[in-house]
Amino acid sequence: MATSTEEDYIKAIFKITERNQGTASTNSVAEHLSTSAASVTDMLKRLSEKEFFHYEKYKGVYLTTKGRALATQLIRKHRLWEYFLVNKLGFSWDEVHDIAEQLEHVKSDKLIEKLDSYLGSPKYDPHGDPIPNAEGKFTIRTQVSLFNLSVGEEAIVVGVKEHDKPFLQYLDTLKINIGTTLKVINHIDFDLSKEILIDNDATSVLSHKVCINLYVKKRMFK
Amino acid sequence: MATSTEEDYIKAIFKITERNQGTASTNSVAEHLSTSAASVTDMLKRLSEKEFFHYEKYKGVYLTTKGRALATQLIRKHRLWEYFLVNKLGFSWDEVHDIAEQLEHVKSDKLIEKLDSYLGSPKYDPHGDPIPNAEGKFTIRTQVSLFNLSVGEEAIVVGVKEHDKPFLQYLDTLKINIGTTLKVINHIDFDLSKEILIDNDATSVLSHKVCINLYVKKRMFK
DNA sequence: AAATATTTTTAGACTTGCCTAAATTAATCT
DNA sequence: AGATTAATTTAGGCAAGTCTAAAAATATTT
Repeated sequence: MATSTEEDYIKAIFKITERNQGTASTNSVAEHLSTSAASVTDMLKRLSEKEFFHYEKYKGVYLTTKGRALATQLIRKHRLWEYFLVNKLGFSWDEVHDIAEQLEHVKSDKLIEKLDSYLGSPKYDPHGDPIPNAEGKFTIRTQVSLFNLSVGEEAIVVGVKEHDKPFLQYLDTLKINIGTTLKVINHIDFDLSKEILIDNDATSVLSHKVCINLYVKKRMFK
Repeated sequence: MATSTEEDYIKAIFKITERNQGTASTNSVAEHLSTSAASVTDMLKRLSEKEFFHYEKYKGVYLTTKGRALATQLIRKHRLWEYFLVNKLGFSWDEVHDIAEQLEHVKSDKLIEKLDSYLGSPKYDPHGDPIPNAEGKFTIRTQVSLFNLSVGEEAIVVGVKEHDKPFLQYLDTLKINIGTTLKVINHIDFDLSKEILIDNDATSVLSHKVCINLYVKKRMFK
């Protein structure tokens, strides 16, 4: 059975290799876990014996099938707890990460399966990220960044790229959440910002940075 | 902020001193936590600096106000999670202890207050034990052991003394749970067992040991 | 290809929690 | 009160997980 620390390492390696398509470097793991490179080397040496990942000196690290299974299970737990916190307990989407980070380490397979069915086996968490099923399969969704939409196009928010607290709180003030309808009214070439109609109500100018951090699904017209 | 281990020590000291009205001995703490007396001495010496309890060599240990507040908060968290697991997720009362033992260490005041109101601020957990409120106050209840009832008396189950898994599972097979109505049909002097009518349906003979482990509230007759 | 910069590893040390064995103190018995 | 027993503490050690500083390996630059 893996300790919480081991689980954190495995999740970090998973996330890094998902992005980089390959191996995770000592430094990248250290940065991800806010720890020193020396600690990471130390840990990787000891933990690679438990067969969660392959480690070769100076060559970085990548997960085994066993490690990948654990990582997706952890992501499943994290996202189900986030869903619970928001949809049952009434937390807002910027408050749940740290709590879910703790809850995901609670050990009980039965707990997570009962939680899943209690929640109605949701496919996406409060940030629009897919929740893997018990077998570790993610439900993939077609999505584009809001920045890719042209003037006149309408779309529904399905996710956010950054999970940064201030960003999420800013979206709250704009009344933008998962499911919100956005329509591009205008595109300002000077700074790449866009004027957006939010839920057919108010319009706001969203910066380039905000636009590329909002994932949407284009609305199909009849 | 206290570590999980510290929290376990504080909870243990609280439970021991509640029973014994006074101080907890090194050995009693060691036994409660399934660890060695040497480890406990070690720990008490180091942790007493954090002001959760007073420790004097060879004299045992007792909680400070700060320590007592933490202990009741932990019991509150444990019992609220047990309530959640049974009443929302559908666990049975003999399965929840170990999971709640993990969940009680999750750090977030907001979480526990939101959980409490989501559950409707329950006063008792699935074993009938009182859940302290946010200020640490327990709701005391008048209760007697089933053994104290005389033939002909009727009562409602309000709690169990032992939380032993096999005991709880045995009660399940007898269809006895919190809220079940019991009526004493007969008392067998030879082995101190009692013949009990359960929810006005079946009758079973309950041993002396079972009777003293069942807390009931006498039914008042009109 | 050599020099420099970056990344990674090693070495040595610290804290938390735990252990066993031995020594000490307190409690109980005769 | 002295002897025995039980409880507690000390001493020394171990594993997990962390750190800083220094050494070694790899990458990059010129």
